[in-house]
Amino acid sequence: MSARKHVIRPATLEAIVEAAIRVLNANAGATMSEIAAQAGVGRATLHRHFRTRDDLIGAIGVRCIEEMNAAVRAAITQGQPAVDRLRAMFRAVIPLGDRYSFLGADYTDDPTTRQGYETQLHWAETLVEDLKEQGDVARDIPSRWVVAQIDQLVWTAWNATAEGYLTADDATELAVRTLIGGLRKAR
Amino acid sequence: MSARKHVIRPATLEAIVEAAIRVLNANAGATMSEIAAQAGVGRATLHRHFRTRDDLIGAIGVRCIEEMNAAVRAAITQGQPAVDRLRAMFRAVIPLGDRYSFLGADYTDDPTTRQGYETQLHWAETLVEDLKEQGDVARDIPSRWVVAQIDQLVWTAWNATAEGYLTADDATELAVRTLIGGLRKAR
DNA sequence: ACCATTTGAGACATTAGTGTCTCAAATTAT
DNA sequence: ATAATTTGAGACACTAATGTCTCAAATGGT
Repeated sequence: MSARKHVIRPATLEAIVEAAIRVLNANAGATMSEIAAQAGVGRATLHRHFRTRDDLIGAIGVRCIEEMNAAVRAAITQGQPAVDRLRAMFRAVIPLGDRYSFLGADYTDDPTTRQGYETQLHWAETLVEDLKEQGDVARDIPSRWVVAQIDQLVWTAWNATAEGYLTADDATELAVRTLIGGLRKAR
Repeated sequence: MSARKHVIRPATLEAIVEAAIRVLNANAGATMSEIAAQAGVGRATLHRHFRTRDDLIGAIGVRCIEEMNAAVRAAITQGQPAVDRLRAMFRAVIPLGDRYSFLGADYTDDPTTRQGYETQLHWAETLVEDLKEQGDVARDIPSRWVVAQIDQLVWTAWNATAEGYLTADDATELAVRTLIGGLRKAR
């Protein structure tokens, strides 16, 4: 359709996207200039490949969601007990926290992002259903609550590692424990 | 010092602050015009009493923190078991969620707000210490993790009530249960 | 070494929001 | 009723960011 004149150079694209992720994580309201500067790229180049700011954020949203789904898919194996899948998910996702954290704030209306998010949500709901099946989660607790709790735990775990008072591994273990068993002293 | 010409009318102040809380909660980046419109007040009047946008947000931050601390103080009684204090805190704070939720995003650098926040944090740390003392929380779990968990639970509880799948009372109960005992099926 | 194409730098127009000001109208106190 | 004062509406200047454009320089493929 459109005879677009400029083909983006892989290195340029990589630099832009990585810089944008980095900068937007630090400050969700970051400016196009800041992103261009951090990418070591002219502002015009930025606009050449991502016409608008929304285009850029949309593209990053897609990339992050895909990255996240891929990490989870790679980490779990079919037929595993639900708790192990939960743990594997945490282990895969927590180290990626510093790339995604801005997605919550900068809510994307991009349909592809939204769809990727729906996929995650659906996956989580299935997991919760299995957890209930195996008695790891009580039946009388709304699944939405459980899913929300899992989301929040990822976020808290990321903060904990970012602030340095927990390693990613410890955070993973603590997340699983907190969700299933709570913080009560082992009896 | 400053012979300020205009004295704010109580009704005007109330309208502005309430509208600002409402609007900023819906959209943290809301414009001064939107706030003025929602308050049924001229944009100039807004600027007359809150010179800059930051002044307004700062004032609201102070107000919200104070409101929150007051609610908690009113809800707990000295000498109560720690778990009951935890429950009382949730019960007091969860219904107020819709007023505070924007404070997280719109990070305030205002010193008064920051101080109020420190107070909350300190209170929470004491509570966690007591919870550990009574065996409700295991000693080997970092207190910061517990405090973060409590924060997150307030947020999740607010969402749950906002989305309508839990009443404030049910959310309170579930928050306490989730924190202490986890989601596991009662044995 | 050459050619095609991308890139960087900067100029530019446009937009949106902020904060100031003025004056007529509304409100409040007396 | 009257005087004092706050308010609303709109005009205004200012700023910061977005998005477009052009052209010389750098880059990469052959």
